[in-house]
Amino acid sequence: MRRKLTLKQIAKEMDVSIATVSKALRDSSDIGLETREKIQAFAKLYNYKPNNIALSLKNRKTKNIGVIIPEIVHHFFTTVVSGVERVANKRGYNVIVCLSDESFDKEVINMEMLASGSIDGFIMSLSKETQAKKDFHHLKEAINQGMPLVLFDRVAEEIYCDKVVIDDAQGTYRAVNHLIDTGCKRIALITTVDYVSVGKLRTQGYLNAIEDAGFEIDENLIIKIEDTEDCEEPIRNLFETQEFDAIFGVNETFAVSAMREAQVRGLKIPEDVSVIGFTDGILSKYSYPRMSTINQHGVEMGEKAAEMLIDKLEEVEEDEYYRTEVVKSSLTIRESTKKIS
Amino acid sequence: MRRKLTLKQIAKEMDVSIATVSKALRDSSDIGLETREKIQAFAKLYNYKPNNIALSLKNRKTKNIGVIIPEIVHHFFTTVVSGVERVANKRGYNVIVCLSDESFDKEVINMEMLASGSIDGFIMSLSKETQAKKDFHHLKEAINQGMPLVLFDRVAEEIYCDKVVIDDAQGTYRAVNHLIDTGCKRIALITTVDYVSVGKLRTQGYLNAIEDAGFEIDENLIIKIEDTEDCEEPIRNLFETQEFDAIFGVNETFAVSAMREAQVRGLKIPEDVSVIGFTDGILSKYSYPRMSTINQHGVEMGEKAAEMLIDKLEEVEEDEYYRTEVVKSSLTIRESTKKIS
DNA sequence: CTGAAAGCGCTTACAG
DNA sequence: CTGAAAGCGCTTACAG
Repeated sequence: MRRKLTLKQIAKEMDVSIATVSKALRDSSDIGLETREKIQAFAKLYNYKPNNIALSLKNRKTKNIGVIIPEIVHHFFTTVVSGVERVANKRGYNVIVCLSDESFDKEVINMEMLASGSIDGFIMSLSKETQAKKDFHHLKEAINQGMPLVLFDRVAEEIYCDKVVIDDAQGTYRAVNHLIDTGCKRIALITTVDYVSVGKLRTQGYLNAIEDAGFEIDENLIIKIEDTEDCEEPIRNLFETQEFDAIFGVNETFAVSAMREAQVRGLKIPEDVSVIGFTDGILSKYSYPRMSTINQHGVEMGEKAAEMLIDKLEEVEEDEYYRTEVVKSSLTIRESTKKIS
Repeated sequence: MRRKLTLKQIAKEMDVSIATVSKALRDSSDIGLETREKIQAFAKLYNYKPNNIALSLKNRKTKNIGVIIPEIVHHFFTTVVSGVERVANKRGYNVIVCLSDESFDKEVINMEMLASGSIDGFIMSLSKETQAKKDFHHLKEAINQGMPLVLFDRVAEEIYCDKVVIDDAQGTYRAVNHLIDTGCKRIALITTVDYVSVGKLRTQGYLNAIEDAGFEIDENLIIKIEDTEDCEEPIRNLFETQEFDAIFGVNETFAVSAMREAQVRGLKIPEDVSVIGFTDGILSKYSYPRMSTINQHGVEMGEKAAEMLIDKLEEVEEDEYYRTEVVKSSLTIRESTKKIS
């Protein structure tokens, strides 16, 4: 087992000083051409790679960016991560992904861990628990320490930082309108509890669309689900007790579970019930029939978040100006909704 | 913007030496109790956190483990990552996730980047391109430098290191047997090209099961797909040209695409065709009907890989002994296969 | 043209 | 009981 090569060893080997080696490798004109070339050849031969840790300590920057997401086993978040990766790698940054597991405590711990030297800035989406508690001291702390932060999707107004969100309310509004345009009259909504920021906004979009169409809002057609894992029961109950001809799900799981329940009951999609979901996921693409969706553009959100963060990291003069970028959702009409007649 | 607090600042503030502060904070009995308490109180008050980078440089270990996976937008890999996270966090390690995007070059670059100081060891699954090329110099290089490596799922015999795999051949064997037990006679196989290690093994399991049952192997029932994204066409072709009563898919996409094609053709699942897939994914759980699968236990694989890696990192004397852990797959019978009569 | 020195933030063996 | 010194691997302003 050969230890990693260091400048010191090269210096000794070639009988020059460490400083000379360092400069030669950065091709500084300080050093005589001959020496430079000799040293570079040697380094190449033995495959010298500078130690990142030492560089980080010296430069006070790590070229790492930290991403904290609530769950990795969740298609939307992974698309965002892959967007972040793409631009980060292009711009010379590494990505460190940590999971909060929807837990406030894990979110705090991970942030502290990363903040103490491992990264130059954060990209994150709040855990459910954090949104419920509305305790953001850890975020403010990071910002105070001069650690740039970009929040995406599940954001909080109380935090002053760059943000990337999608047009949750508008996107939903358009989707519900599409249902109405295809002749649906009674549209059920399966949504989350209100403290989840995106759930609340999507609910709002639904309400606006229904009202603007001149329909009445029927509270019985709206169900709010606490735990995504336990959505089957309330959905079954909705089918049992209510009459409707369309369903809007604020996320993929809700929408696809609704499709299944309809099929179990022998209902035809979209003839008997139309279904549309807010998602960018894989379930909708592979479902049968293929589900119409409002596309969340996770990759694009990730790319945008990474651009914003790296811009901030690299800008010369800090401005205290924060932007909120709104990514526009788009309707993907597949087979679970009717054609416009 | 307050910069992060350092030992130096505390030392100055309290008019003692840096060494004293350092020891006091580690609660060394070297330092007088009174001084110790005063310093600790001060540090706590100003929320001092040691700089990880400096610690890493000093200790020559980072307490980070690097995970390189081919794709993050792939449910199996994310379950593995979440297993790794779980035990890593428990044992005081951070996880850095990088993506190879199924590309050899990106795999090499990411490894080099991580290997130069950012992490103490690797957990990875090979990219398709790497498996096709059979070029493993980057892995050997890492091992040579004394960087422990655990390979999972897509492994290579040529590399001497710890490995975590699933019983691909056996699991498939059992699944195919299950199909046979439920009365299926002509079982089609949708698999990958042979250089993907797991695809090859699963194909082998299929062949063994068919032969052991005394059936004849019909090459026309076996299709090998190069690119997962483009599986629809060959699958359609299979349905058009061949007769069969069951399908085995070596991954979720293949299996679920087969289910869809069957449904489009008005075939009943499982009455007309049974379908089973090798996967641990989310598509099968939410498909309609729910798909029977061979469970890959990704979380468990991740946990095991992390345990092996951290054990190796923390063992006092290095032994040059490598283990291969085989995680046992399990059949999850849902609705896409018939009952045993 | 080359190298000694200081420093990034920390720890620890050693001297006093 | 406290602190100066050396060192982890690197860079850079400065002296020669």
